[in-house]
Amino acid sequence: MEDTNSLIEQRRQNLAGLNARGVNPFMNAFSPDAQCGTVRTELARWAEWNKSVEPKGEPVGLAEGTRVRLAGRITAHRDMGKSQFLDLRDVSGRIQLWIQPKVLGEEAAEIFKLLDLADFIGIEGTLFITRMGEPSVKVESFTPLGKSLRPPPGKWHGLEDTEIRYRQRYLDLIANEPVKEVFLKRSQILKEIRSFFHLRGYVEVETPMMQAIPGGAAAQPFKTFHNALGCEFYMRIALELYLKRLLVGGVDKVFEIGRNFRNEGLSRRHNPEFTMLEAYEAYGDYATMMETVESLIRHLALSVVGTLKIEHRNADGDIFKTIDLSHWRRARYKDLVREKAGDDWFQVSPEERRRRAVEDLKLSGDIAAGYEDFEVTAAVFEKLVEPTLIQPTFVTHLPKQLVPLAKISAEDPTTVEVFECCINGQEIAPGYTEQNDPIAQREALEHQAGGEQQKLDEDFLVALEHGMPPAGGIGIGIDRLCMMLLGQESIRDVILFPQLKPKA
RNA sequence: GCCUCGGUAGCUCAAUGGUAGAGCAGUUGACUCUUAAUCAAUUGGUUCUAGGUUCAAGUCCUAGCCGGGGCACCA
Repeated sequence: MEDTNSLIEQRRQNLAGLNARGVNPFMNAFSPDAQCGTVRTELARWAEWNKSVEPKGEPVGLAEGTRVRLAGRITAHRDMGKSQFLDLRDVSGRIQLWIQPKVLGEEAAEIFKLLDLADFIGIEGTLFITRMGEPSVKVESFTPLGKSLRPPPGKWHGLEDTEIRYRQRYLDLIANEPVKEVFLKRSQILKEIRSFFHLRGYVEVETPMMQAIPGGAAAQPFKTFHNALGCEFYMRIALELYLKRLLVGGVDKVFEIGRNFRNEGLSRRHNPEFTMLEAYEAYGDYATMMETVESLIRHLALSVVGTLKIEHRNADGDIFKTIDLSHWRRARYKDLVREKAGDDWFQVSPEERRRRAVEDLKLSGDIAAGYEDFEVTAAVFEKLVEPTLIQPTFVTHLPKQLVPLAKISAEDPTTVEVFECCINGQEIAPGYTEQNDPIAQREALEHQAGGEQQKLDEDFLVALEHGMPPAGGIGIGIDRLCMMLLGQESIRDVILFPQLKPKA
């Protein structure tokens, strides 16, 4: 970027002015002893205590007169001439600074004039409450810490240009407080997921992202090349096959949180790289994992969002959707399809089903000529059922053709022991009773590979032949989970740096 | 890949085909408690790019670039 304008030029001149006075505006370090937002809250608590009627009891918070050292970015400047007010902001929030250039001395006053909005400074001073009741710091000294050479986005309207928000997320984080909240909460979600599984005795592992054969899902992979080994690798599309090797190896409860890469279209719900959680529990089955998913998501909602009723708001701030995580429905695939497609859906002929799907249900664009009967029903489920599953629903008893790698249900051999946990109209988490029969697994993988032998992960099949315990497994798309929990409608709003086309 | 909407000052937005403008920010000045500070003055533009139509294009046409939404792809 070589764009220059007068705003940048002015800042460069202020930088030159600081240098000319022997001031280094890019310090190596500074040691604050408190955080802006925390100090503001604690001082306000003390003020509340101080004005309460007798008996007051023990003082709380931070008292007026307390000395603090703070560091942050200048986000507002209110110039009263002999009295100046700044807002200083760090990750915890903001606090007002009161600066009297005259009190600082002539030299410091000159340096103060060379500060710009968005500069980082460190200050030392004492706490006090203004006449207007604003918790503030009376600044005794300040140090420039990091100069900003470009103007920040507007403080009032924030930053709304989606392209800049995504390409220069740091500006989005500076200008839009709610955006920062979302990403701080995403961090908490990840932390709580880890502690949830650790408490249940799971082991967290990291498995290869570069794989010779990308297995565990059916998606287009990215390809790369390793120079020293002289061979191609694929970026992983799923975590599954390595985690199952670890079940073979005796790690009975194992999970991984990591990035998957899929070379497919982008949308509000798809980013080429996305974060997946997979967890496997030996001697468990899909029912075990349903309990795990429900407990995990309840825990995340309560610990991070503070409620089981998740509100999604539109641009005007009105609630347009509330997801109630206190009730989890369990429903059979066929029953859900019947609700939308008619009670006799599975009694009529395949030809009649196809006719109804195309003509009555208006799915002509979603049903290709070569679709088999189960795919026609699958289209009904995908287009008409799944988007309506806003409230948490475990869909069970899926037809076996739909999920070829899962274990057949003992109670109904036309179905498999699989669930799809749908919330917010999306599949959030599939769960399986995992296949541990190496012969059945080989047949299924060979069928899936469609005769292309090089797509068969022989190493994985050998691992299964050494014996894998029965196990339940789940995968949870973390980005979509965050969308649901944090009330975001686009995956780009829960991924810090979503994939965009490079600017030419 | 297809359909559709959009791109104007640092930010948020205006501008019947007829001199590109406002608010905020910035700059200068005033003010010893302001907080979207206030008041006065003021700077700032390759209207995404390249062509075209026209006496005249931010505006109309063509192509392209980037972004949003939708579709397709996607266990």
